[in-house]
Amino acid sequence: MKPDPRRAVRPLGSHAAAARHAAHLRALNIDRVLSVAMDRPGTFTRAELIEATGLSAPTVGSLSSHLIQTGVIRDLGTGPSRGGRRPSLMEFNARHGYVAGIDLGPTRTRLAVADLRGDPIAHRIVSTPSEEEPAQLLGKIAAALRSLMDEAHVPVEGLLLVVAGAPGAVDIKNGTVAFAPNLPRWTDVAMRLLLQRALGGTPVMVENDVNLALLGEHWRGAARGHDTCAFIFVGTGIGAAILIDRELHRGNHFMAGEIGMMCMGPQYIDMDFGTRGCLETLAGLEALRARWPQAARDDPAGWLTDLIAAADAGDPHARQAVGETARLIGIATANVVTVVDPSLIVLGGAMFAQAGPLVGHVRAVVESIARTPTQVVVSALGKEAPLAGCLLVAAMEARKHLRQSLRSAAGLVRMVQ
Amino acid sequence: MKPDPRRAVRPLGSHAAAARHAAHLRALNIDRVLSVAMDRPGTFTRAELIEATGLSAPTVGSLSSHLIQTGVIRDLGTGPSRGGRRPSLMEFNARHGYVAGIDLGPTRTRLAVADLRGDPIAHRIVSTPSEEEPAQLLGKIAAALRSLMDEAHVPVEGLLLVVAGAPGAVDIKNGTVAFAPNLPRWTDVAMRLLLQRALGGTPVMVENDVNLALLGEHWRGAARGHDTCAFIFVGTGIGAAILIDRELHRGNHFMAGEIGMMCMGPQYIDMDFGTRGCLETLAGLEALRARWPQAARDDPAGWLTDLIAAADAGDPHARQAVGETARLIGIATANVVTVVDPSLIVLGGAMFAQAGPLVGHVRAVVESIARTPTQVVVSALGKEAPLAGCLLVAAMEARKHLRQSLRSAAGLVRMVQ
DNA sequence: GATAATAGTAAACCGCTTTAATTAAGTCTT
DNA sequence: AAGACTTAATTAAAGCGGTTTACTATTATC
Repeated sequence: MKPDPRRAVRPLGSHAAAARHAAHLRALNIDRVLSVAMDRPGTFTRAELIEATGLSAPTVGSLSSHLIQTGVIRDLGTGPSRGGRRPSLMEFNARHGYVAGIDLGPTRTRLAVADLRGDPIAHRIVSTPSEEEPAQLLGKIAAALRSLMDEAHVPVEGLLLVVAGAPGAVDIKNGTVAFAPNLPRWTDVAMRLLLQRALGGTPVMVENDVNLALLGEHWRGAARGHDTCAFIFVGTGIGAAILIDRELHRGNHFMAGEIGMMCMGPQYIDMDFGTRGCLETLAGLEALRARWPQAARDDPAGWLTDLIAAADAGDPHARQAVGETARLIGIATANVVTVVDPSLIVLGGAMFAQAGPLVGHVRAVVESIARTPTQVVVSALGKEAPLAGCLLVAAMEARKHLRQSLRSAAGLVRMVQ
Repeated sequence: MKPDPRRAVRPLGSHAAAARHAAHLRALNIDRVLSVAMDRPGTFTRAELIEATGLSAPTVGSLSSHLIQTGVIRDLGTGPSRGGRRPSLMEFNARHGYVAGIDLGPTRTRLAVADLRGDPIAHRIVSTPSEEEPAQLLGKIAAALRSLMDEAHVPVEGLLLVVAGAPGAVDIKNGTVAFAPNLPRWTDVAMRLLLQRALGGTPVMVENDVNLALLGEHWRGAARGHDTCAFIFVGTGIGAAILIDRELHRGNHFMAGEIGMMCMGPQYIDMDFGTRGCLETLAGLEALRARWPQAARDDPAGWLTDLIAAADAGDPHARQAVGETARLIGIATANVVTVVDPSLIVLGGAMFAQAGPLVGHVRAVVESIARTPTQVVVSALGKEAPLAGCLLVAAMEARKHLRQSLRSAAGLVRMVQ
């Protein structure tokens, strides 16, 4: 382990094994500059970097030229003067790499390619019938993503990361889908492995789709500025996602927020719980449909709209069906509010997509129970929320990785020369 | 804002405004060494610091002498040889400062003084009848703390921080007790301000006592190693504390975990909720007592023991009272498990202090509902848990503050000389 | 057009850490 | 018991990187 004192003299300016901790300082500063640069929506100057980072002008100058050389930052020439020498404008090169998002759904899957800001470049919807084998579906999705990138002239080798969302219990550590209630074939599927293989080795991350929807809403939707909030998804299944201090809370077994299994009262506990007594079976879409006898006569897609219309018109049966459902969802929501105390609850999923009045019911129930002034709003991004979350996570992770690789490659690139 | 170039020549070796960012590097390393030193339970050598911090020998040497000079680290002379020159032993000086903890209770208040490891030096219990004015009580507590320190020969000026726990809603930002269900006089009490004044200016932090109990259990009790877990407190009131990744989760209005207000089913929602329909009124100590007609005849302290004994003996009334209570607590616990997905639940409070069998009931209910294998155990520290949490928080915060002050005072202290 | 303000670069300096060499004080082997 | 080897800690020299200071370039303002 001892270094051989007789080893070859280190060449002047050699990068390897340079003073480790002075280099660490430089790495920190590269990170600082890059963070500022990436978060700026538009162009910026060296002077602005000095202001924002607190570093001195020569340091910022040196780091800027280094980062321009690597291509992460682009030089845009001189800008308008503000009463003196004209500044040279720079911009974070959001196309220094690309990311993709995949929102796997029970019948349709949404794809998108985006730049490093997360801004979508192209998107597409492919049909993914749940009868097909997961491996086949993932192959189909990968092929669609490739053709999408081709059409958008995004180079394959530029794809840095793909984030995929799946409904159900996702083990983000192993990248597997443990089980998905509405996708019976998706049990213990190594989604990350299969996708990564089908994509020729591109890194893949897998996450629960409700979690991604919440991140999407927090980024560009109804939850902007709410750093501790929750998303309550009600469709055929019921689930919640929880954001705490801007971080997803997933729980010890990746089961945090799986409120479909919540017990709604002592009277339900002796039933065969899980098939009859839990929230999902009492207040999911199927349960609501069962409360509305006319549903069977209508088409499978439009019954909810009809039910809501009937309730609005004053039909007592419809009103009761909606009221009972909203009451249960409201209690569950209030329980989340009581335990987590978020500043906002976002309601989403098919139950709320067309059913505006339901939101009001739920809000009223929450307000009558909870002791905190928690806002209850409906999703702003709707079906696009999980995909937006995919792109956000992908862009953020890719940027983090980029910063790390630039830090460790902190060369000596002396100014000019 | 521009520095005057003609300003007086800076004296050689002046600390102020030295090269800012090289000094920052030193500050980081001081922090690193101190963190290692503080976390070592016993003595350590320079060689061990080199190993643990990854820094070079000269750096560790320089930092060690500096820290010994300041007194945070003590030199213990040479230790036993391990086949070469004998190392010089050092030790974190846990008495470089002191902290105190105060666990305010409805009838009794626990006090303790501890060193910077959080190890108690002396403790005491003072009676604090809830009829008295908060300001008076706090004065009494402060006086008791002073006399306790006096007896233990702890210098007053060495007291760095006091952490106090209170039952009820505590605003840790402002250091106020918004309200405490069992302490009617404690509404909007500026506890931090009053205590700090009564103690002559010593910094004070205030925190909810259930939160502190959870931290105590995580530190030295039943929750050791469980970085995401919860404490469910059941006494006259009911409340929960939530730990997520070793950090307390307090919520947006400091109301996270206030499950006393949890709604236990749709049938309760139309009652005047809060006084009849919520968990606390259905399953708190008072509710259990009401379910047991014989309670009135017994003494106010021992009825719970008698009730449990009767239930154990097979008394059907007693069994039903216990069963109904445990079922409700179990559902609430399961709701917490569902939402948070912790690895462990700790049950504490008067309800479980003498009532071992109740824990089994609750565990069974949780297991029948929750879909995750979450352990349910009883508190290991009992009534001492909040005080332990006080001392932990106080010691940790004091150490953090100490590290910061030593970092910013990173002098030039050249070795020897 | 002189002046002041803004933007950026070059050179000197300085603190901190590292590597390398040295001192110190033992244990182990033959 | 003498020499060889280990382990611990200090001293010396060298280099890296950031800041300060000084200087150049460019342009709006008076």
